[in-house]
Amino acid sequence: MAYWLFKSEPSTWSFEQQLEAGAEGTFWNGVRNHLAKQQMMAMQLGERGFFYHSNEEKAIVGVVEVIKRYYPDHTDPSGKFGMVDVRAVSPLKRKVTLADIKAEPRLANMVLVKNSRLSVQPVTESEWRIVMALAGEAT
DNA sequence: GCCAACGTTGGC
DNA sequence: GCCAACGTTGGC
Repeated sequence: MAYWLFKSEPSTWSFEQQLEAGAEGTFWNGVRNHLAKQQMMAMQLGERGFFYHSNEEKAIVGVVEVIKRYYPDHTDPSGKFGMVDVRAVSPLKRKVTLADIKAEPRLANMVLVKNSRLSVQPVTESEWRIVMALAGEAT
């Protein structure tokens, strides 16, 4: 069971909108980066990821679940990229900001810190637990 | 196949 | 709003 992090600008697609999409979820389209694509190709049904708001907020705000495995992204004219479907699981009790993450030495190797530009990232199990603890959530 | 130029992203 | 980091493009 692997863990992930999905990054989005809230002005483009926010966790609130993801919540409104409900149990059916939505497709995570628009990824045009091969490293991010590789992450999505590795995702299995039921795996969970953090939902991170970049730019304006810079915080992990919620948890999503993969509900459809990698398939072609119809919005990609080149046909090279695909996407997965995700649904919102729940918002975090407490948002975990980028500053919180940088202040936690055990999270110094998170991809979010090391390569903040990658839009879909892998998260290790220990990173997942630490962030969930910071958010006041049980794991 | 190299690399300079350019565009985009995202933290500050 | 600036700029560093990174990915992509295109000329050679």
